[in-house]
Amino acid sequence: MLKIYNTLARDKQDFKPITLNSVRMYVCGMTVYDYCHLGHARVMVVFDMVYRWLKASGYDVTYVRNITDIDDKIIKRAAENKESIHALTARFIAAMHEDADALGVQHPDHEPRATQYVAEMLEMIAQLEKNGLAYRAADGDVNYAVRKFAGYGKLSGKSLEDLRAGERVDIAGNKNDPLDFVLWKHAKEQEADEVKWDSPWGKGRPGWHIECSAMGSEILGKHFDIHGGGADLQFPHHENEIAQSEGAQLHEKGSRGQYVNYWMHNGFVRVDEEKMSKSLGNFFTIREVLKKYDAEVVRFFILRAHYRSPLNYSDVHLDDAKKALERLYTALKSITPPGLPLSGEETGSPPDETTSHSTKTSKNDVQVAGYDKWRLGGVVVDWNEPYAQRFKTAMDDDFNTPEAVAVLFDLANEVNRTQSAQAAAQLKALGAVLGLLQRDPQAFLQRGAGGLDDAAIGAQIEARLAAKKARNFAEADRIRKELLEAGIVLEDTPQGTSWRRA
RNA sequence: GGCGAGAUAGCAAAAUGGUUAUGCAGCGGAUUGCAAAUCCGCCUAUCCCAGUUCGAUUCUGGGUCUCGCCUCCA
Repeated sequence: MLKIYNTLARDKQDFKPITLNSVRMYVCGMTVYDYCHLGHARVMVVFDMVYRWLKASGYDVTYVRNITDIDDKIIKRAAENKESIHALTARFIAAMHEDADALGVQHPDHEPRATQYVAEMLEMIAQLEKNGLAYRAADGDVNYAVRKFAGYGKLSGKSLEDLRAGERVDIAGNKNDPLDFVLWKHAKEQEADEVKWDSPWGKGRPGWHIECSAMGSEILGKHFDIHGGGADLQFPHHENEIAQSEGAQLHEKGSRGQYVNYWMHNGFVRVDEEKMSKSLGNFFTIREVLKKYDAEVVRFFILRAHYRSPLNYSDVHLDDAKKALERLYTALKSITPPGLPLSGEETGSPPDETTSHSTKTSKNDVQVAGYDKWRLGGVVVDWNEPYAQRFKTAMDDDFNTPEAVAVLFDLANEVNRTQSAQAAAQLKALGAVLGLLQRDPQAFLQRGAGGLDDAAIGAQIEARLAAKKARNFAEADRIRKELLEAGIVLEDTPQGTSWRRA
């Protein structure tokens, strides 16, 4: 049985879906005013892994990952760039999809954008006002009255008293309580029409937290199974989401319904033991890193750590991950798995083939073609086999991917030792569950474009072969050394000489 | 200041009240014309101090240090 660490309970709990055999999951996505960095990569990859494991476990999963496309930082950036909000967000949504695509992240079933759910947000704000939880402040903002919501702080483990005592809580003049947060921001004159919506409280735009409450309940219902996001969203964002979503339900049968059953939070990516973040300026964008490292190496790097642990980024660690992944591909290289449908559409289609994604369209979702190229159909895993059982046990224990990856290495050893095609098939199939190991091993090991092209390498190999035949080993070794200096490693096998990039 | 998470070998990272994690690096052997890859073997560990226990890295208490949230953040 799957156990999930639930932030709400501060403990691992048995996972029991609300509806038999189906899971509804919402993950807080990105605010699109800049390129995604490695921290965003971690959220996308981690919850992609969760999504895949739930599906592999037989659940019918509905996965929602939102896009925040209206917000202070977006408005500011658009003004700086002298471009429209729409142009800015469209650009960075496309960039985000490219990054996600490269990392083998499957397309969520729904990818709602805040600007397209303003009506639902207004509805919810109205309901909150009706329930006595929202009020209009002197400056025209509509705020949430935190102290009126019993249980505020239950997710983050904070009490209103503790928070008030905190030195970092500003006293905002327009709020009844410094901890109250904005539901609806009144329009400022200098702002573009683009960021002004009509509302019963005058022109304005939504606060940040309300979008997730509105989109979550609109698409997944008022009560769903899993809500995820980065650990920094636990407070205040997710705390406020609970206050909004559960607060809005107060009128129903007089009792407050539960919003989400399991809250999941992934750990941070760090640089030199410090959180990677925009404000610290110590971030690496995904595309920056992908110039240097293969995307699957980055994905492997993320998944070999547990999702709740901190993950330190450095070249040394990426180099390490690269070599480790090469070991797995090397094991697959010489073995042809039996004709099982392991990837693509059962036809052994190459991994770079773009398959059309099958997004279930909810009313206003973004769709981007070619997003989903690593989506795999028909993965065949023999779950009764001992390695697969270990893998499953690990994954069922709060998605213990480090342990699951360790099983992959044990399986690789088995493959190398026994040359078993079955074991190789199992390795590839289990890899697919994590979104790994689906490329042609040869292509993976020869990837990159360092200096020599294939033809030049081939010619050198031929020349060396001739030298070897003439028993001119000095010449043969000279050629090999020359190739090595160009980053090409030769491997003589009974089947002939093959090469890979170091 | 309040709240929370964590300290495992050279590096990374799991697990466990007693029995090989795993990967990278290193050492020895097999294999190879020499290599590479692979296989076999080896090395290096559980922050400190108490307590519980036959036995603690694992449980309890204290300490030290690190990190995070309390402001936008994945």
